[in-house]
Amino acid sequence: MGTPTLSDIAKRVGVSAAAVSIALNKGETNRVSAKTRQRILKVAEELSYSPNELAKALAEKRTRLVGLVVPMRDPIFFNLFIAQTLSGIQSTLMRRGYNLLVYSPAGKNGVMKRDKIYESKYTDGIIFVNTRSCSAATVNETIRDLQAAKVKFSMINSYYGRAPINYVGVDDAAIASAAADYLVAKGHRRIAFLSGAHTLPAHMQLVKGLDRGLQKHGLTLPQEFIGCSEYDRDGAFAILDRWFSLKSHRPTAILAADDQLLLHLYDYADLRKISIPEDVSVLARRNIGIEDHIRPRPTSFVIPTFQMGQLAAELLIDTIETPGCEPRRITLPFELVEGTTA
Amino acid sequence: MGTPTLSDIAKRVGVSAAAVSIALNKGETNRVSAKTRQRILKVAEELSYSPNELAKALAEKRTRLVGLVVPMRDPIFFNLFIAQTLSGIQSTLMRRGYNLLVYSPAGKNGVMKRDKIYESKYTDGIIFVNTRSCSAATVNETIRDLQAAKVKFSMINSYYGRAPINYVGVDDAAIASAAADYLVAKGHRRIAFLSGAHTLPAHMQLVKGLDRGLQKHGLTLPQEFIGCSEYDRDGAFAILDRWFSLKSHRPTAILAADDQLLLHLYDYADLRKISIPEDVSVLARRNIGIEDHIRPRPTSFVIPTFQMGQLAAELLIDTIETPGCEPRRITLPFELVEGTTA
DNA sequence: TTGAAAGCGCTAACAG
DNA sequence: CTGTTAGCGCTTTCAA
Repeated sequence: MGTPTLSDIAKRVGVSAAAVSIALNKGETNRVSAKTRQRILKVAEELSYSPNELAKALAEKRTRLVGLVVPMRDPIFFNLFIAQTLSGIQSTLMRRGYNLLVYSPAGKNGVMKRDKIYESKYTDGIIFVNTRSCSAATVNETIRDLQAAKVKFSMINSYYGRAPINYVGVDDAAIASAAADYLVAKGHRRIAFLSGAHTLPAHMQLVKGLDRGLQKHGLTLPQEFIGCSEYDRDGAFAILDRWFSLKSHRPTAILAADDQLLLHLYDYADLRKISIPEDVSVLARRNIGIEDHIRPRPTSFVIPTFQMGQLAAELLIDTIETPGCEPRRITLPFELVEGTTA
Repeated sequence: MGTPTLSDIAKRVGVSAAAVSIALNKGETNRVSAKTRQRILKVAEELSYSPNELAKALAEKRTRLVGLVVPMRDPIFFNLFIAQTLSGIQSTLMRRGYNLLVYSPAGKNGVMKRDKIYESKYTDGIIFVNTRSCSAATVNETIRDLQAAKVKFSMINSYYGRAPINYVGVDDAAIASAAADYLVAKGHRRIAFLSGAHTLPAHMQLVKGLDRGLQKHGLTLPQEFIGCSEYDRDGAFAILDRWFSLKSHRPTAILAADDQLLLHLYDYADLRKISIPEDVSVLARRNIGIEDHIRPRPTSFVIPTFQMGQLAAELLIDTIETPGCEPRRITLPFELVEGTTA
């Protein structure tokens, strides 16, 4: 015989499985006579019974599992941004008694067949983390799919649409605008933007915000000062070479769209013997790195990724547990962390 | 009505649910007449049916889920070592069609009630990652619990016992011994060991290996040259202060037991204006950091954490899928990566 | 060959 | 108040 079940206990005691279930789960409620209860508990102990959570979940229609979908080609845990978000999610799940089911992107060519994921009923809901492989179009598609599948979900990052969904993000336009204010106040007039890919919602917001911020001060963001590296190191170097070849017309300050771009920029400066901030000022939009051992310490607008994960999980679980709960949208504030680069 | 089920389709078509199940899952086998099959497929499509994985798992007694247990107080994803291990696990799971269930440590005071986890039948097996909160005693206890609960599992790190289990790790004694060889060859005679906690299996192996390695060259590892910081920055600084106060008797080389200790050592050197390797040589046992932007580049024995995760998952899935599969133990080789610190 | 009945282990809704 | 019957949605057996 395999692991003991409720009815194994029931037989031994001479009652029905249901009675055992009640005695074991419903605590001290007087649903089962005290003596029956005692005998059940005793036998359960003897057999070292432990419930089959799967059967439980099927009967209760509730798994206490939250699914995680992160569209990425590479293993997701390498990415510090995601790691921090996951930590936040995890901390909330822990507190509220849920576990995390990390869906592996299935299918060939790195693109996953997400429909199955949404619809497979292992989880009570899904947290969807948009990454740099998500364009505005795919984000909308994702939302449509999730809603069509009637899956409860909350989304992190990169959604600037108007659909009423659970969402946690930052206002990238505001970040870039603040960056413009900051740099202009420091006397910069030629400011460039080193970014990843022009299809990214974050990129578009940042450009918008930076442009508006500069205009406020009577400046402009010329097209040639927007550089998209496609997250390729050589791509970033090519852009920087172009900018620095402008001699006296080169940018005096660069805004880096994220951590990776910042590192590429540092590498470039290292290679070309460019000093920061003597030769060029650098301002970064980045997330909190626990082990911030990069030098020079970057002046940055920091995105609270840990908190984003926490809140996304809270929103989702509220939706799961509270019947008529309305979806909520949270825009988190960013923080200026002064370093030595601007 | 909620999401469509097998019997919804069955009713519409006028057959039994079982027939639908067969038609949908068993492909072209001639279990269902071709025309019935066509009608079933058509209706399933219309209702945009998708199977309830939970019910499926209950019936099949198999979830294609692998559980992950990492005993840690802090959120696990912050830790680069764990992140890399997870990435490795994830890559194997992806390839073999499994998903990852990350168990949140439950219970108060950070210590979790693991029995429930092992026995809850959500997963087909468990990967247990030992961390620096695991002593030799708790590791043994873990193994005992897992075996008692008849849970299939594989373990990563820190097990130096003899029980036949799925295990992936490195030979820490060999690493320390190689470190001794390396440093002695460079002319060092006073070598100190900066470690975390003396209860850790890894610590004990490293001390053993270092000691033997030094003895081979007619040297010794004096007790006062073994420093345990308890992973506390101040603790590490105190140890280093003590060593450096020895003046001409101070160590000329330090072996750091892991990444964090290395960083504390770097911070200390920074603070006290000590140059590496001019004033003291440094050798580290560490894992592959994807973003290795720390300077100076450390001379290190590198542990292949990604691969450890991959292999642990392979072992587990083999055990799950192959009935009489014997447990296997894998000791991975480490690699010397030359930096500028020794 | 094709279909329906009998569970997987549990809990929510019932009847005594 | 106490304890049982009737499913949750699926698959594997077994009878036709």
